[in-house]
Amino acid sequence: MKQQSGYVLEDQAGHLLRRAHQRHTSIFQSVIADDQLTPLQFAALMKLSDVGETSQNLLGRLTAMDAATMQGVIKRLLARGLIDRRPDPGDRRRLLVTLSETGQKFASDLSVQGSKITNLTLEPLSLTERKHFIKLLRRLSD
Amino acid sequence: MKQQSGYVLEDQAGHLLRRAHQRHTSIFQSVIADDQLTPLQFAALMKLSDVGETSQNLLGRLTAMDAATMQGVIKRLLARGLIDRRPDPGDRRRLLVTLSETGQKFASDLSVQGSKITNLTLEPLSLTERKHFIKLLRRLSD
DNA sequence: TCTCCATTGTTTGTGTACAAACAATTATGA
DNA sequence: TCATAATTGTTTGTACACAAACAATGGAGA
Repeated sequence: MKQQSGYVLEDQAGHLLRRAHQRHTSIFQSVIADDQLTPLQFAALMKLSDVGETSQNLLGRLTAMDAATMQGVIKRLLARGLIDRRPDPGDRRRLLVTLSETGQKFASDLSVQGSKITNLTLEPLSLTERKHFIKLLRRLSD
Repeated sequence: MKQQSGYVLEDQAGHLLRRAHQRHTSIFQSVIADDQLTPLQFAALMKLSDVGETSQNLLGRLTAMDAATMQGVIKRLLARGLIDRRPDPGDRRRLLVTLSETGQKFASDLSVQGSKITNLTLEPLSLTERKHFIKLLRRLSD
């Protein structure tokens, strides 16, 4: 017998956020030519290009990744030669990361595609709706 | 030297969706007493309570999980005795899953907490904003 | 019927996500 | 100064997320 729970999965914020994020991820990988590069690696590169040399932990805070996740992302970017890493001479706990030369070229090419991805993600909405949506979404992200 | 990329991570839909989803997940586990139960397991239970016995694959479509992910979720719910599984007599490819008796009690207790989670997730918004946000979000989820 | 194609479920491999525990180092306050 | 706390990065373990390959089964049309 079917239950009358009143709880409709399709109306729940969490479920919709998850599905919208899934859709975005799928758009991401259809736009990004490099099928090795993931959204988090992309975010780390863009942020590094923005702030220059930083510690892993700080980069993690700037991109909303915890230390364990950051460590994995850094490891893969290092393996591809897109970033460099060195110990912080002033604080021996820290490891400083920067874009490598390859990584810099890579990142500047990528920023164009990044905007395209955002546009495609928001495509179902009108321009006014997009602005409104982003504004509301930001308040649900803090 | 700092780059002038014009690409601001904090303004991108994908990054905001990811962060909003992170925040929701954290709310989820603070509300749900059972710290074994995950959002996907919860969704599967709620959906099963809604539609009754279904195949794994169909349940996956109804909850937006692919077959591989569904398989893992099913395995863990089976291990906890929250669902039952049997072969479909009419189609030997299929496995049919249902809520067990324990799972039914569990699910009806949980639906109350589900609504609380949605409310907390949307708490930063006014009631009008919530409705608007959900409407826009749904259009970005299809 | 018989071949071809689609569907169902599993497995493997890679990459998030995060809690928890840990070692090394730095900061703080009595 | 010295004990204590906080920070940084790594490792381990569990759980999504999904692509790709696979075996078993079912369906559809020539």
